[in-house]
Amino acid sequence: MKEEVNYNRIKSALEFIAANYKKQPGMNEIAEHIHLSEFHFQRIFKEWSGITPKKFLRSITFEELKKNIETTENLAELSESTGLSSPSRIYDLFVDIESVTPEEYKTKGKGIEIRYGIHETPFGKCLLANTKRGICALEFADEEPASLVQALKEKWQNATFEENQHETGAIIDTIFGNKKQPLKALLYGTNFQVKVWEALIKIPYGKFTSYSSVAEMLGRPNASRAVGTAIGKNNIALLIPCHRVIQQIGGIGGYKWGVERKLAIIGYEKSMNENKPK
DNA sequence: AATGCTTTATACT
DNA sequence: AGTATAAAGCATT
Repeated sequence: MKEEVNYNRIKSALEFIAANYKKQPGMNEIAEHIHLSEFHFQRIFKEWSGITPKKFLRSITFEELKKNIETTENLAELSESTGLSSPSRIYDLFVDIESVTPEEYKTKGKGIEIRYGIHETPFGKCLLANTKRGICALEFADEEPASLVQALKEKWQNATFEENQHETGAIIDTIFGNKKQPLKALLYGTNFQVKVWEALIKIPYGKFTSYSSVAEMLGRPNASRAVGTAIGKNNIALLIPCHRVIQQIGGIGGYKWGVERKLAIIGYEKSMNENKPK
């Protein structure tokens, strides 16, 4: 995986796209913005995402996003046909979720052993933390991942920690490589938050939903804003597909790890769809 | 009491 | 018709 090398440049391109995607900037504008020739830009972009910048851009436009928004009814139908406890699919692999017991939540992770490591991904550096019962954190860092480790320890104050690049590295390979192997995730949050996250895994790969649809699924049609904050509290990127929730009108909405990263992931998923359809 | 990965209603170009 | 503001709504700190 050498995509990582270029993520920083891709990232600045995406920043530009994020700021201007509504008006469909030309390739030359984007290339200019990251100080690369149009040609070279296309090349590294293709290398990173597997599709041309133009296609990528189109896939994240207003109309395109809107077209793939699943309404509450559709999602309900989907989860019914696949069974309520159906695992989430991500990059061709399945994720099973479980949440921390109320006791563990109250005691801030007492008795839980966490192994963590820092790794390179197509979306920049990330911190991955694992437990016996599943992955409990997958967070992206723009600069020093050390602060993420600190935040992790603060959150799970009474858990034990051990750095184990080897173990977490294998998981990274599973997620980004081609080893098909089911994954587990361990959720840690308030009742409401867990419900929201559970709802998210029902969004199929390559599809989107809106904050208000999620709110409806929970039976609180007007809680869209609360849903937004709950989603923002999620700390298991990708596995809990919070990047598949966008604004109802097709806007991109916010993202905990940067809007440009959200676009990157969305586009990346789309390109995976195109590259190996079915 | 204030805040946020929203949404809608209203008021203006 | 598009775009800027205001206000409504709700879990969390």
